Amino acid sequence: MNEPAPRKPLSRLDESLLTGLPPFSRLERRQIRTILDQGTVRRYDAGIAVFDEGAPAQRFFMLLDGHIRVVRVTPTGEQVTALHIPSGELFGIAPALGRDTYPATAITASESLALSWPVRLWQEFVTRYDGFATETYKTVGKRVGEMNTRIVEMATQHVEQRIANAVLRLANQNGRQTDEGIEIDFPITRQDLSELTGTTLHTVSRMLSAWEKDGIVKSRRKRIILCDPHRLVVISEAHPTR
Amino acid sequence: MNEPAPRKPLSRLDESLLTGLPPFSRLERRQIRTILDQGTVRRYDAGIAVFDEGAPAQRFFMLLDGHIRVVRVTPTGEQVTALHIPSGELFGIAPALGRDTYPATAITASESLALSWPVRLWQEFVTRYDGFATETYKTVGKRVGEMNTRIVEMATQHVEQRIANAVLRLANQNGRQTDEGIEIDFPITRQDLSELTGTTLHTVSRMLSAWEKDGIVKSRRKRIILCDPHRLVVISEAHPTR
DNA sequence: CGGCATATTGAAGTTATTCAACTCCTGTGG
DNA sequence: CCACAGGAGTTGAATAACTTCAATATGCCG
Repeated sequence: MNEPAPRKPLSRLDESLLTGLPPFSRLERRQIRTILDQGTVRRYDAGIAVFDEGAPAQRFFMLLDGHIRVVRVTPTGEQVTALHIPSGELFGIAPALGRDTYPATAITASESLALSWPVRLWQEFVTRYDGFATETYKTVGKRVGEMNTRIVEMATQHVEQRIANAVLRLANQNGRQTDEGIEIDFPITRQDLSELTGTTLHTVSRMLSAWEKDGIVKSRRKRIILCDPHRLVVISEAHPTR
Repeated sequence: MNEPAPRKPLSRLDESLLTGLPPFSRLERRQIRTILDQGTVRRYDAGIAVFDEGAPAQRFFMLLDGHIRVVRVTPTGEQVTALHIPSGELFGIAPALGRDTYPATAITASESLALSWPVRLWQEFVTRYDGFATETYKTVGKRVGEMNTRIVEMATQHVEQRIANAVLRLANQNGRQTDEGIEIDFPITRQDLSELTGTTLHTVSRMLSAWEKDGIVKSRRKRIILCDPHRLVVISEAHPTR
């Protein structure tokens, strides 16, 4: 290594970027170097579509920093959020699902940084790099599990419980401890939460107001702080009728 | 071939059983023979759990005949159907998702016949048999798509539309043309439909009654016949508020 | 400081659930 | 072959959970 920097326009990425991440954790420094050199890094503003549902899957991605919402849009234009992706995970991995188009739209929830490779390298990564296939299928499995959970929630729980669950999950995945409580560390609107729980922004707003009155959360515009997670858990489990 | 039948207690399976099925379609007769000989066939009565959520994934399955409901049970005991699996597909493929327990329970919706193999053969199948990996990941991809669709439906559509969609999907996957219309060719109760759509058997019953009054469907106990699929499609698309 | 996205909240309206009572099949065993 | 038990389905009435409508308030960024 240490060739006098080639065509790459961006400053060369450090190998440590990928070293700790599951799909690459079993690889040697030299292999990671190769992988990095084959990919492209790009920064995205908040609220930008990284790729669109139905578009030909030309690249697959690793989210280095930021947050992604995986969204589907209905024929009538409403959005439904299927998943949230935290940094350090692969996304847009259509090839792992035997697809040649993206099954959903990926939108940045905050300013983000992602590394991507052309799909033709997928097969190579899978065969050449030990653990890559295993780990990516674990990711797929985890997401299938999450989707399953959401289906069950939507089918059996009341709106209040679904919102509680969504908030708890976001805080778990992306929480940051502050002196007031655990803050969800990316901007999230009432609208976003409603798209995540299959309800309206009005209902979400009412819930958050009620919770705030009870001292369970605090919320400013686009920010939610969890003061009393335990009581939220209680709410999320409470009396699931049916 | 034509060896004088070995240890197998069951009559030997014919290679043609698997020949046409995607995960095995690119294989030679001899390879299919080997695969068959490594597996076990079993018949299941209707309403039997083939495996349970959370149990160690010891085997993976190919459904040769019948129908499977993939179900999750909530802490309070309600069931939610996540997927329906028609014959000719793999199921219980936890290893493909990097899991060592089953993520959901598989229940036979009708009398069924399934072939199964111990999970330790999974890796072997993937590496040794051309197209097996590709095709199974396509299956996974298809199921992820279905789950996605269900999430969107549950989040945005009214109960009537969800039931209409569920009925249409079942009829498409498992319909049989009769002189009265398309019949869903396995027994399905109001309860089943409610678990599939996240509603109550009461509401489903009312819907089917109303539709029957309008000549859209006919239904006997555990049987549904679609007389006018087109009008059901119209219902399923109608005015999705929100 | 203006303008726009975000958020709040009451009141009215709907949809679907819950409760409850009852009917209709279908298979089983006397 | 008939009775009957239990699963499956139906349907009205009351109620609850959310949504919709509408009006107003509150940051926030340029």
